[in-house]
Amino acid sequence: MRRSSAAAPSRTDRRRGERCCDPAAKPTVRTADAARLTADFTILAHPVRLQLLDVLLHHEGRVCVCDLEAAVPVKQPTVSHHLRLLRAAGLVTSERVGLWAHYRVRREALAALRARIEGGLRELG
Amino acid sequence: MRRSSAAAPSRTDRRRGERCCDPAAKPTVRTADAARLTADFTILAHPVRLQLLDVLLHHEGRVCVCDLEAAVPVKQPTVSHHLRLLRAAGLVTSERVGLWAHYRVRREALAALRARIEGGLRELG
DNA sequence: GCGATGTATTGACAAACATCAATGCATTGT
DNA sequence: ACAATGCATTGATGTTTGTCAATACATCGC
Repeated sequence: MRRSSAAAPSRTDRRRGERCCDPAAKPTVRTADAARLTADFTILAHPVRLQLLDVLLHHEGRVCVCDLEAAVPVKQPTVSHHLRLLRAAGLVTSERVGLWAHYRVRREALAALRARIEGGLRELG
Repeated sequence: MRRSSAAAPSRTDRRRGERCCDPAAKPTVRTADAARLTADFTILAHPVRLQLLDVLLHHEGRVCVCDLEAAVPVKQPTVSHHLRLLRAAGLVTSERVGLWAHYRVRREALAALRARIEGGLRELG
């Protein structure tokens, strides 16, 4: 199915070996921001972590690990593992009370995370 | 440091072996939603994918792979790999034009993704 | 046909991640 | 002191993910 010829230079609108499109190689200011945004998305990209945050948020106060464990489908060491990640991300804090560790959400940090993500989504939308 | 005794049952506000806190074991309606949200966060949780989407968005029309490759710090097979993931997620489409593959963003899909994420963040915030 | 070009796929590898049993560490009640 | 309890950490294991060289595929110009 080839046209015998015409004004059109070829079936494509570009010559070979030539930069196609325009120099889209946008240095993308976002090269640095992308890293932070990626980290923000990553910490939320796990169902157990989402559920842990959810339980903590719906419980205003402190929640001990044994209760968190009851709320997610993984064993205690894994709960501690994810709590450690959330703590490293600054999203939760823990406080020991006797035998128990009471976790609580850092709402300010979560709000900041949310703001960064919504900002990023705005550029992507 | 022990109080000789008093109304306070112990240094903690709970007895051992007993369910601590209240039955926080919230079945969390979100067990199913968490999976979808997790997938949404995951597809965005990579700097290369974010940059690819960014370039595609700032170029309204179609962008060929060679230009996308110039915009990110990975080689062509890796670009194709991430484009495949984005296509599987429904976020981009591709169309062959001669030798080139023109990618374009599916703004509706991206808007839906954004809506789901913002909905999820609202519950988390 | 041929050689060149743009893209997709394959296969191999490494690094990151998720999970849990076992163990260690504090703390508490006896 | 001791035994029991709640949580953190370690270590091992399997899975997933990211990356690229090599290759295959398709299309173009000749």
